[in-house]
Amino acid sequence: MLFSRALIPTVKEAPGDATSASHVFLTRAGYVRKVGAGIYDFLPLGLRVLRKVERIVRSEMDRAGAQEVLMPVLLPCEYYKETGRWDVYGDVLFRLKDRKSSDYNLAPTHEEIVTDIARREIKSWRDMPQNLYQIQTKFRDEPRPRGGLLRCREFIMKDAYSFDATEEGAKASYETMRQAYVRAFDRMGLRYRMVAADSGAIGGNTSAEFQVLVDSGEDAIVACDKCEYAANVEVATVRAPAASATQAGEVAPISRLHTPGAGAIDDVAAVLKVGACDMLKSLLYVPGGSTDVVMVVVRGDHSVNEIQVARALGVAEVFFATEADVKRATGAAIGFAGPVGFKGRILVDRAAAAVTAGIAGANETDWHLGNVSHGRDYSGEVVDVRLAATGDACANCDAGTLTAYKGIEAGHIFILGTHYSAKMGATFLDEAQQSRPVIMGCYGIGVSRLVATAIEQHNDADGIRWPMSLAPYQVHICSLGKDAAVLDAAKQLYDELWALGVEALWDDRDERPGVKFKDADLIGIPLRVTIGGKGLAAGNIELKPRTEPDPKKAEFIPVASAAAVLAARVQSALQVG
RNA sequence: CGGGGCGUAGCGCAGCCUGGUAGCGCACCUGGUUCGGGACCAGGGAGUCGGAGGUUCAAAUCCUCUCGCCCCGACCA
Repeated sequence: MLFSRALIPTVKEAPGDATSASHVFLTRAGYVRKVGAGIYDFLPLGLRVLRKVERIVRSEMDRAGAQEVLMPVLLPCEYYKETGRWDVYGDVLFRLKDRKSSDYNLAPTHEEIVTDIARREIKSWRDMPQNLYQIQTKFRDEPRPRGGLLRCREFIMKDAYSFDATEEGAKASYETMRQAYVRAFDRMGLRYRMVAADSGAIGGNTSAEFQVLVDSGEDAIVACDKCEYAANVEVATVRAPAASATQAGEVAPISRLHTPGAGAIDDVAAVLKVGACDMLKSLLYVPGGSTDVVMVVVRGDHSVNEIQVARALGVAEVFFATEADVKRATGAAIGFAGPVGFKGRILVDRAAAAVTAGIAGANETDWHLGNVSHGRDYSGEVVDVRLAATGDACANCDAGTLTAYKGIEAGHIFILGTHYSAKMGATFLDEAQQSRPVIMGCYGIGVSRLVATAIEQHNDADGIRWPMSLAPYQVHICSLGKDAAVLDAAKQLYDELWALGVEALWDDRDERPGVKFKDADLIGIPLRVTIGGKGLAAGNIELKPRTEPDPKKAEFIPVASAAAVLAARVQSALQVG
């Protein structure tokens, strides 16, 4: 492509509302433009990258034996009503009516539709396994779109669905997809981690997320330094603390401590001159569908994992108690709740239960209690309900320690079981002529999100630094000046590169060198070739990888062999493992 | 949905408090000088001040309503 004829509207200033690196650079480098909240145009460069992601994902799905299909985006309401998601999805579902006033929705995902295909076409155990996938636009009216392409209301997703006759078959399908995901993410040149994840309200028993490791990520994960254990903190468990050597009976009796105005853990710790780990943090939650408050006690330096609390209580979700709830339940201001004397259900984290002389709220404003011990001074169900953090002991092995990372969820694989097939009557006859629901799995990759995610991981102050496999073009030629010899050499290299199958962008504009270099860095094509009068007189062109931080450091390559050298560089950069 | 903030030229912003000719930088157009890390000079085009209503002799500015957008929380690819 000739830059002079391309629509690559680079700008110096980012839109004021852009906060993430990917949003800033995608906009500044002319890859995308915002149309509305969470709605974007893909301009030529942006679409080329999107297509690169799609191509990798598609080839790995095909290699894994999945078959591409295309399901509709516009769905009659009956399908979502059939599974109850017409109501469950709530405001996230885009709804509309046709001219006859019938209800429709735009597809946020396609379990219902693919299950409909299965119930019509899969009749026998002999028809399975099957795996159908599509790469297509999804619509979700997100409560809060953000981060440019990171969270959109209209986005591109690859969704695959497996159908098996047996549990073992479903596990095999899941494993096949896991391997395909590993290959795809490797090919995209991303640093990522597959982690154990929450399956959400859908219920499945097995689920893993592919988290791209980025400091700006919204998700928190922990990984063990000794074994393969890695998990989203939502589901991460930690090794149970060793039993305390001190017996409760040896602890001094409860003492009353005056802590005027000090409710927050840090404040109390400062007033009493103790560490947060000697304190008991008591938080109140209201289980979904209930009005009773439940107290959750964790060690002062720990945080409550609300998903684990909900699980321990056997409900779908829990809500943080309101200030009014807290006052009603404890008779004290916020910050002075404690388990001693609390009338209601209490969940105690294992680490908090191991504290033998803790400091807890007294359920009386401005007062705390000292020497509080679980079992002696209060009772409560001992469970694992705290968020794992850096330094915690791994529950999966004896020696490991967990480290926390931030990530962006770019893929999620589930075994769904019979959740949808049972509801929708997708059954088959097994070898014993028994009618049974098919066992499903579902597998998503955020294709458009990956465009932004890759940038979050690969950028510097000047712009994007694409991995070769995702770059919109592979080589960026900057010809300097209007000298005929320079232009001829650039033209020839450009033609040779395309003849060798290398995707080249030639900046043939009549612009000053600085402008071209700045735009090249911003756009982020991995290999930049500079052709100028001086170098050319010596028979050389200059090659600088985008990852080279020193702007003056370039490699000189004889003009005659330039195309071959570049083609070889591109090829080697595309090799994975 | 709770909390906070913003809508003024294509982009980034000032002006609003204290009503009175709508401004700056970038981008764009013309001419000239420049040309290896976002050049300079001269000239020029471009704005229903988000929308509706109100107060006023007079509204970007004050009041009411409304729409849109962004940020912090609960959700997800």
